[in-house]
Amino acid sequence: MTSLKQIARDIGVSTATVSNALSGKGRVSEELATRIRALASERGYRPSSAARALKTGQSGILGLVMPDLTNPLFPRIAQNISIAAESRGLGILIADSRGDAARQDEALTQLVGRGVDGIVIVPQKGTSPVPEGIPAVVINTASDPRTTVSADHLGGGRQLGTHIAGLGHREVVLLGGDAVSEVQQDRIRGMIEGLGPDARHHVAWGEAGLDALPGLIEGGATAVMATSDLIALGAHSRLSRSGLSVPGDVSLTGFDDLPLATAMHPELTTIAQDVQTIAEHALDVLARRIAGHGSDEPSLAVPMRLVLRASTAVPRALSRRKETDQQGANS
Amino acid sequence: MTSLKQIARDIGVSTATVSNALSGKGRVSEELATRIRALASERGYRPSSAARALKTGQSGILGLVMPDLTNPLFPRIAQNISIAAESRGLGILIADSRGDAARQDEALTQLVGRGVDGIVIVPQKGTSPVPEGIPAVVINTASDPRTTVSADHLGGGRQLGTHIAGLGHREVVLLGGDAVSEVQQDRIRGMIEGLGPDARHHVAWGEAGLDALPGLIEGGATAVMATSDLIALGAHSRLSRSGLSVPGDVSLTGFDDLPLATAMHPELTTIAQDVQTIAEHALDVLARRIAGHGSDEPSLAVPMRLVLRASTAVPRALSRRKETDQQGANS
DNA sequence: AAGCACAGCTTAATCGTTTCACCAACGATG
DNA sequence: CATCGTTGGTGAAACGATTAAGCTGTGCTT
Repeated sequence: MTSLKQIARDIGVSTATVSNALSGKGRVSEELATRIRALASERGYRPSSAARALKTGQSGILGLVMPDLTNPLFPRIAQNISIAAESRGLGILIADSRGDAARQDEALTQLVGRGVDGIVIVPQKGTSPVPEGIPAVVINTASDPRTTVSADHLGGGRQLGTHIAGLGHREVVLLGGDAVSEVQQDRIRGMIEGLGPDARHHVAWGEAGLDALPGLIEGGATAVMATSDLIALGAHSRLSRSGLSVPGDVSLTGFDDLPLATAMHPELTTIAQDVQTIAEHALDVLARRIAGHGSDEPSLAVPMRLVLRASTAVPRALSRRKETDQQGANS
Repeated sequence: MTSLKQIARDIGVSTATVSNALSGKGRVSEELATRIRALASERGYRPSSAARALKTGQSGILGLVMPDLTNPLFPRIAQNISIAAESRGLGILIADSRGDAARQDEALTQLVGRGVDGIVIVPQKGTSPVPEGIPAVVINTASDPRTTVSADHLGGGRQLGTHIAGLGHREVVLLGGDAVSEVQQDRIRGMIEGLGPDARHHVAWGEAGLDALPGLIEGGATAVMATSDLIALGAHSRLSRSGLSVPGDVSLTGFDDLPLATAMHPELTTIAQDVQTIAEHALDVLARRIAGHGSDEPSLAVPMRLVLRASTAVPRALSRRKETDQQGANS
């Protein structure tokens, strides 16, 4: 490894001058500066990040704590955080807390110990960890008081609810995966708001919820709204096993717009997060906090985008009535 | 931040003694050592990783270069690498090369610049980057000469092929996503080997391949083998749109055992990678290379595991004949 | 009593950078 | 000609940990 000192010796100047020439900070004659830069790039000089970190107290590395990388949504967040960080010249040290709340704290102290400048946390379901003594931002859901930025899960649910209600559905099953997750709770609350007071709804959770599905449809429900695309896929399976078609007999919606949403048949109506905006904003705030400002930013809820595909339709009862009306009009 | 120096001053000894007491290396009386440890933990002392890295030349951080985090398989690898690293006291700095080969090299030099001790690369399709001057391991596929460890994609394909041929299928469609990917090529080659010489096969790629599917079934094919679960899901949609049922009319297999494999109906017969073993082995080799040994390890192909579910069955023609036989025997 | 081994601690150098204070030289100014 | 401002540079002290080498004092041997 080439160091500043070697370059300085070979050119015959002091290390301070070399440092100044390369960083453009002090006062160095243009001629000498170019000579130094030339030699540096010729030697393939890379400043030691350790030494720089030691001196400046900034490592240029952020920590990212993820609840579970295997959940298909989180990698998208990770990727966008990583892109946003790169464009700011920062690196990302990941720590996967693997669904375990205790390990989450451990990951946090680990990252601090490694000298990261700040931390981005996507908290474990139901937790809200407090990283002490280090700038941090939280990406969760708007109803978490500690959250810094999030998708507007509530609003997303509302959009879907309005869409379904607008099609004419009056009895709807809301299908969640995990009642502990605040995110899913928010999504469901949003759906209920969006459906409005005229529609009845049943909330069902997890595997038991899937099992209850055919019965609820039998009882008159005409739409199923899932809190994630994966759950929607599971629901689709259960429905077609019971001989029910989507969207003919039942309308179906998902959440997150995962790749599988377009691989299914029918393609799934769902809601997409603007992960990029979320990542950008998270890093903006974090950068400000590292710089010492902005500890009192308001939390931001980034709007979600309704993606209309083929899995939702007017309920059969209504569409039949419409056909009848038309026949009546035509005859 | 508490430093060694402060602890040393407060106890009234030299920094060397504190360092020795905490690391257990030099000679310190047991009584003094415990006193030092007590104060250190009381103050919440965390050694500066920057200073340590500067002095020792080791950062304790590995770089991980991923082709695309949104591909559902890679996060599983990332997670397992991260777990394996943690158990070795190492951190993981991720760099997503976002499907771009140029950015992959950039990511590599970025990581080196950040002072990582070694690098794990999952290469971009069709590339085999050579990180220079730094220990590295490659996770790709066994037929890549540079690979250090991989799932045995060939053997996995072979297992699936044998399974399908064993059920009695004699005309099979092999459905790939991307002909450039060496991994997918290996999977398909394996499938062909496993099917054996008695079965005919058609290889089809991408969206066009999906479109050709109904025609091929019409032409007599009784099974579809996809190079990934996601593609299998897409195939399932196309088939059911054409009124073909799985596994009644057509048997279907996937690859990777993603979460969606059990959310589908019927649940998908597929092949699972032993990602954990792959990650462990990759880190073992990397650790040895960092220590200066083991640059000539043989490349290891970790066996894959066949996961039998409900999407494969005896072809209709055969099962009918069997029924007829039985009827004949009974009468 | 002199010498020796060893436990227990200290001194000081070192890793590679950054940065502040200082200095020499030189042309311009009053 | 003494003074001043500017330009282009140097010296040296940090940052926090590690570690080889050295320095004491004690107890033991011969």
